[in-house]
Amino acid sequence: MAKGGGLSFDADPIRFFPHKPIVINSFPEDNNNINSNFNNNRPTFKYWKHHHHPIMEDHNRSSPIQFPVNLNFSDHDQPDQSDERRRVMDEMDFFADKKPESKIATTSAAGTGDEDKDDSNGQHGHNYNLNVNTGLHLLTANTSASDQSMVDDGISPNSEDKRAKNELVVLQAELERLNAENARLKEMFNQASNNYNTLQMHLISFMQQQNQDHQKPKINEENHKKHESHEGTLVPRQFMDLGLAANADDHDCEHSPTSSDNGRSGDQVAGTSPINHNEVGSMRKMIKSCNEEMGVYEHEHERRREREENPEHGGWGPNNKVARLNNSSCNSNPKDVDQTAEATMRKARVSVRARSEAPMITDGCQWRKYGQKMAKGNPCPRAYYRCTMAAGCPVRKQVQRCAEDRTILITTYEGTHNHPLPPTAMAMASTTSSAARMLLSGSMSSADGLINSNFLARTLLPCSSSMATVSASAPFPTVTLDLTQTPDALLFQRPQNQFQVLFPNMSQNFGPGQPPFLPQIFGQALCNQSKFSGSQMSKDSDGAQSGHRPMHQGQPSSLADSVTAATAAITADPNFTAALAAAITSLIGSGGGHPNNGASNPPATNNASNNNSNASNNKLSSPTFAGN
DNA sequence: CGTCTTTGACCCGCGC
DNA sequence: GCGCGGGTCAAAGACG
Repeated sequence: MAKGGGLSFDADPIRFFPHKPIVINSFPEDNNNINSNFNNNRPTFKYWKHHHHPIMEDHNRSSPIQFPVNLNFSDHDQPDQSDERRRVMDEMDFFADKKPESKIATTSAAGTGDEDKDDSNGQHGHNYNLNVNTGLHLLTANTSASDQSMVDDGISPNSEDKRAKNELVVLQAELERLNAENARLKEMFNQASNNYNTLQMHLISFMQQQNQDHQKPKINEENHKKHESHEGTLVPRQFMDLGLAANADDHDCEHSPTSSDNGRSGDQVAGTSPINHNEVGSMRKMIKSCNEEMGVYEHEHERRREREENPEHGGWGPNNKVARLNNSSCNSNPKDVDQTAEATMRKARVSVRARSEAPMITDGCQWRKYGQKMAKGNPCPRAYYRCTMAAGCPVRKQVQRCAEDRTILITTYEGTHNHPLPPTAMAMASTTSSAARMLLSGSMSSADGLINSNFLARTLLPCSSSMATVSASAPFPTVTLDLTQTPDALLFQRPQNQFQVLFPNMSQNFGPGQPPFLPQIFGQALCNQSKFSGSQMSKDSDGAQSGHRPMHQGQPSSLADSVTAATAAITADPNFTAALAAAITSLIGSGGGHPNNGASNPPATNNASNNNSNASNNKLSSPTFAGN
């Protein structure tokens, strides 16, 4: 990816600091006086060494003054000896070249009022026969460029001195530049630190909130009931579809080919993640009761019975024909209710934008392309994929390149898997599901359908570089996870009526040090940002192929665990971006409680196995886009 | 030969 | 009612 986000300036600071402690450590020097910085200047040192007197080697910084200064003044207490004077003269000439050291010299050396006068007048030793004095005064004056220029004008016929002073000027300019840069870096570091601290606080608060939420599921259930009854029929159905349709499958589709797996999955979920279990249970009740309240459930049940009698009438999506696939796996369960209801409902979607030259983001699922169309306003065709990991899986996705920037691949997910997922697909699935649920729950509390608050925002707002954009505008409410741009760019591009959640900019360098539960959704997107991924994909293929069983081993057993792990990852992983990604996905997965994914958290054993499962699906990895 | 992709045709919803 | 666009189907072809 020529335009990989890693090259952006925004991304660098975040990763920059952890990797460059030396830079950070250098900041204190910024607080020192100019001389200290000056001394750190390598060119300066060269110069110094070049002219350095042996004696000065020992005293150049701490006490350059000690010896020569007072000896220069014949009219003062110290005895003048010709040898010493000559020596001092040499020293003083040398001093003149090394203005940075002169401050100290000035304070200790200037003993008499006459000298002070001279200094103030800037005469620089014209009143003395000895060059020594000149040097002394230069030392006292050397902190300003103007004084230097005076020196140049007045007394340095010596070309070498001139050259040296020119260098000084240059070095001072360089010094100023470095100081400015140091200040900037310091500011950036502070900002990064603040962001880190804020993230930690959000993680903690999120944990606490989650604990509270799960301590009173019934209250929430009732609240949701009330709320949704006021909001109308839209929300519950969407909610059900995106968040719990699969769960409904688990629960009700006992006769489907995948029912056994699903049931096992559900059990394991319950065993490993009580939080998710509670969530799912309460939400299931909530939805059911909502439907009953609205009289939808029975109505849909009748329609479902009709569909059972006549399989030609479908359930998934507006197009009834589509439903034939779904009916094959699960004809007689409330999911059909939801699915049929969707015919008149808007359907939430989750869109992932990532820079990739690959034709499709590898998300761990197996997809079959079933169509391709030219969409209006975009020269690139839109490809339609259906999940083929289980018969009748309602999940579809659309893949299309961005018209404005064809390096950006837009993948839009719709629906919820009705089957267990391999670990490589779990993060994406749970993320999309959670994001959709987040969107819908947000729409419940906002009249205009925009998200006013959600845990992503609360948790991740301060750390950014990529974003999630929530738009409830027609035709479908959509959550867009944008992994391609800096926040600034998005802020300018996005309509203001969209809620934005900041995400860490994705790094392409998910190294071995990354947390084991590092999110596939981001990792994959990033892996695809790189020009290629074939080797990685093949590497992971084993894990993918083994993948149809529920993956719960090694997962954090609770939300708290995952959050803690995420926090630990942030603190431990030098790659701050990767750590953030881990935290985010961990949160998303935990918060989402994706019913079919088993535990929401990606398993701890799931590192480096993002791009996988499609080894057996290579063809899908290279759909032909006429527009590409 | 089975699987997958391609692609024209069809269906549906929506706006005018 | 009509046209447009999105979404899907399914026959045909490609591929291994």
